Amino acid sequence: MQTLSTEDYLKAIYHASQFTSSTVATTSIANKIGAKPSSVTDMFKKLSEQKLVKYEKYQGVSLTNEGVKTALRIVRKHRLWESFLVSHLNFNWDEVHQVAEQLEHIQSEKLTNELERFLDYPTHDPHGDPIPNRALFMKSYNKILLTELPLNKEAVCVGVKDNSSDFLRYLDRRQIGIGTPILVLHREDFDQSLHIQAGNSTLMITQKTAENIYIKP
Amino acid sequence: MQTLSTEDYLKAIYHASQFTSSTVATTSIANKIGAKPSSVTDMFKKLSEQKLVKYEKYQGVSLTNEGVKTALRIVRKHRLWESFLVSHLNFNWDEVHQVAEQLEHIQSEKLTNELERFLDYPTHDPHGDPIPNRALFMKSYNKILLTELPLNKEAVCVGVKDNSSDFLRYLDRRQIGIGTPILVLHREDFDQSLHIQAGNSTLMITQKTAENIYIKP
DNA sequence: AAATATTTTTAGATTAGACTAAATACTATG
DNA sequence: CATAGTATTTAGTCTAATCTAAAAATATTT
Ligand SMILES: [Mn+2]
Ligand SMILES: [Mn+2]
Ligand SMILES: [Mn+2]
Ligand SMILES: [Mn+2]
Repeated sequence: MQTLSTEDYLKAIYHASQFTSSTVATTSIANKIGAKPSSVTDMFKKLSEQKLVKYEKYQGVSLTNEGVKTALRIVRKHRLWESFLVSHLNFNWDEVHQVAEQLEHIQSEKLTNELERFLDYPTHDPHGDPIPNRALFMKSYNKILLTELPLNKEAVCVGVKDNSSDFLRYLDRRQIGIGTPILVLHREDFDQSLHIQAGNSTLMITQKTAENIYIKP
Repeated sequence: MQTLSTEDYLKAIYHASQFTSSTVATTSIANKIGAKPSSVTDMFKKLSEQKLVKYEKYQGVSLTNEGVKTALRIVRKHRLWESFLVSHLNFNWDEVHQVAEQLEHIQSEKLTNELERFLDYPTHDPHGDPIPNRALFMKSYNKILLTELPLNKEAVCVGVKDNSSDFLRYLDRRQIGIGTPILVLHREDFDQSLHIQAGNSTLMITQKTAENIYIKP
């Protein structure tokens, strides 16, 4: 049985390792968790004793199979709760993260599985991220960043890379959300900004915005 | 902002003070919480510093107004979650307590209030206990114990005093639940056992059972 | 009211999780 | 490849929440 804190570390390591093929560095976790590197080192040792990570001094960590499973169980709960908050409790997609951060630690298999059933086995959360099923398996779309979409090729927004409230509310104002059809009309060579058609409206977005939107062609 | 542990103490003090007019004793909380009396003394001091309880050495504690409010906010969440688990997630009334014990600590006013709306403003939890509304006000039935019901007077089960899984499942087997109509047919003077009509069936229950069932005449 | 029993508090220790400051190991640059 | 710079670890401290053992206060019984 894990504590709330070890669970957050495992999840952070899991997410960090999605973006690197090698091991996860101490400072990268320190930044994610909001703790000092020395605290992270301590935790790496604890997790290593529990065989949830492989840790060698100065070499960072990687999750063991058991560590991945534990992390996925948290991710599963996190995304199911986010889905619930949006679909039944009138939360907007930019408000759910902080609450799901707490709810993900509730220990009850029955609760998790019944919640999943109640939501009718959702496959993706409100941000387009895949939800691990009971067997911890998840199928992610073959998504690419909007920056990589060729001109005049039809695509649909299926997710966001930046989950910050600021970015999500910005997208709300631009009327871009999961499922919005997107077409790139023009790419400005000078600064890589894009003229796009999103739904019914035409608008301009910066490169920074484009590289935080996932689409499926 | 309270910690999980201080919240559990406040709730325990709140519940204990429902059964006594004087202050709440150290050992009674120690038993409820499952901690040693020395730990409880420590906590009493902490809560006293935060002005959530009035504490005098060797004299037990009583909640301040602020302490009562904090306790009621936890009770509100606990009972709303219990209701949700039973009404939407297929939990039986004997399974909800342990999970609600965790869920009651989730910090989000919006979550609590939206959950309440989603459940359509329930006034009582699955055990018949009243749910404080947003203003922390609750109206409890004018209930009495089944031991006090006169012979042949119509009544309805509205709650239970013992919330243990054992007792609740025992009632399930006897087909007694919240809302079940009850009539006392005969009271055995020898051991105070009762012959009752519960719903359609006639059955015998012990005094101990009867003094854990609340009814409204 | 004294003696005894029970309850409560104090003193001192432990553990998890965090921190700061200092030491050590890697890495990148010249 | 030496050295400066960065990342990481170690050493020592702190706080919250717990514990045990012993002391002190209160309650009960003779
Ligand atoms: Mn979390
Ligand atoms: Mn999400
Ligand atoms: Mn609790
Ligand atoms: Mn209840």
